[in-house]
Amino acid sequence: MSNATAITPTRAQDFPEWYQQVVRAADMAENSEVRGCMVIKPWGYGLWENIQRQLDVKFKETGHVNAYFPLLIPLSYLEKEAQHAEGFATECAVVTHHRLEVQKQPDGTTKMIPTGELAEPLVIRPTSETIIGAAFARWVESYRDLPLLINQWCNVMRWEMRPRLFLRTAEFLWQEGHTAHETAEEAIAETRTMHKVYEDFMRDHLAIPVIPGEKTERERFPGAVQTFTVEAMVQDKKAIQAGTSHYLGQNFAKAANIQFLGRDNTRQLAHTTSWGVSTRMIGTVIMAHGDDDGVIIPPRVAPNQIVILPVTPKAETRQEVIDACEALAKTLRMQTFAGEPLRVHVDKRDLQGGAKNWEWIKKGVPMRLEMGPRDITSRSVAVCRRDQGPKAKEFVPKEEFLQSVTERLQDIQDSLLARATALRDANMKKLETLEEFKAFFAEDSEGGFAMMNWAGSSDDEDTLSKDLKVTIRCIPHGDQFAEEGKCFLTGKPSSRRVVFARSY
RNA sequence: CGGGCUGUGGCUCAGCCUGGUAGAGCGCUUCGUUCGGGACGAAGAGGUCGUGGGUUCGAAUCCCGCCAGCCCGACCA
Repeated sequence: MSNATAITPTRAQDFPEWYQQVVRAADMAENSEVRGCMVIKPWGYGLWENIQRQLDVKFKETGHVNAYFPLLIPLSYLEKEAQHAEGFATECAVVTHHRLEVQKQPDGTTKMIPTGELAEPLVIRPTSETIIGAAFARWVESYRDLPLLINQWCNVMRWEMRPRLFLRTAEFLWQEGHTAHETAEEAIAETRTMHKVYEDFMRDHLAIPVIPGEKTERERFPGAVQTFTVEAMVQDKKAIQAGTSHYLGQNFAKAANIQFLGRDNTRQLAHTTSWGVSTRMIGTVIMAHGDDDGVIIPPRVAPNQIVILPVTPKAETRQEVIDACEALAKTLRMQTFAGEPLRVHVDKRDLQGGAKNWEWIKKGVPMRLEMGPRDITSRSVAVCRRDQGPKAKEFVPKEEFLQSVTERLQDIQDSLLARATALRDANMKKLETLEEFKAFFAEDSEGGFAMMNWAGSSDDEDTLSKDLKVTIRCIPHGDQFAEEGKCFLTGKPSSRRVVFARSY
């Protein structure tokens, strides 16, 4: 084929269109007939399953247990916390009826008419603070019942105006942790612990460096006292919020009446937290690592880390080659990578070799192995890495490969992180003046993360957001951001830089 | 919810202005030749042209209503 790249357009030509084409080419998800709701296909769901399993281990390690709460929330629950209610009002799907009446039409078709109107409408959960809060209120009586450390894996629904596969869908999968504590200090510590879990997971599992920090009041979760975020940069230099952890103070405890009898025999309100990451992380992985040939999935979370492609030039040696591939796969599966058995697939489909090869390139499988009659004779395998060019191929003696396979996978994992880190660092700039700032985010400029001394108000943020489509992604933690200076907008003294960027 | 655009086989689209009853490329199936490789040839499957109504001898094509989707705003994990 004459195509230089598997994906058209390239990232440089049209990034949003590239993203859509990549998702399709990788066969990860598709739009469904229900607007805004996606069908997650096996390759995309396999990635989610790995993310889910690995994160779940970290949640358990930090003392949490899983539970499940209802999909439907009484409307009145949402009304209990004013800011929360306001924040989610415009994106709630509402269930108003509980049965259908079947009507036969004269033309022979059937119509289903909603009847049985509910006395109180039910909202499909956009998030579960309120209904979990109601449960917590029943469960907590004494300080001895605290802390309560619960997580749930589920779907939620937010009626988004403009859906995009994985990045913003009306229904999405996520986990939401909800905890209740005796003191503010404990709750804040929990919030920070989970914030750190997300940061580590993004870096070590998804090979994406993030900037951890706190959200400004304007960007805060509705009803939260503090919101912590991990912000990633993807290849069009925009920011994407990859996970959030909220300290909710006593706001939701008050709304749901989560009270306990304290050590001093007085009734007190609990301090609660919530934290979540969603299938949006899949979109983040695609945009952070993908290239003009498709997705590149970090080995730790890849549904298959290795795909073996049997090279079968002659019918008479086909079975022998396939047997050899199966044997190799079996040997590989006995090894572990990052604590999990190697995920190896032998692609035995009777298709043209080139077509098969490109399919796995587009899907982003980290490592492809080719094995044919010549390799059997020479006791070697041909190794192709997805972080290298599509034609790059190394012939390695089989024994040597078996010895080094996990190192090679780790090397791919590391190279992806290094690449993403280099991209981020090259596009993070310390600027001083409004002019520089405007130039940085001008239509024809590259953009990126602007680190600015800031002392403005929420209204000032609003103005910048409207004029330049730029928001404060976070007030970062970390010493490198502590710096005395003057706010670039107001000129007031400022002791810390914040991160501005365009965002998803 | 405002402004613009579009709905034709699985996908991308042509045809519509100047009505006459459906096309291309890719994909798919079969056969053959190739093949350490996203190859080539031949044959073939697949469409109530978003939907309802109107004009007409005749509508993918003209007119009206409705529905859906896309893009640009407001909102967002």
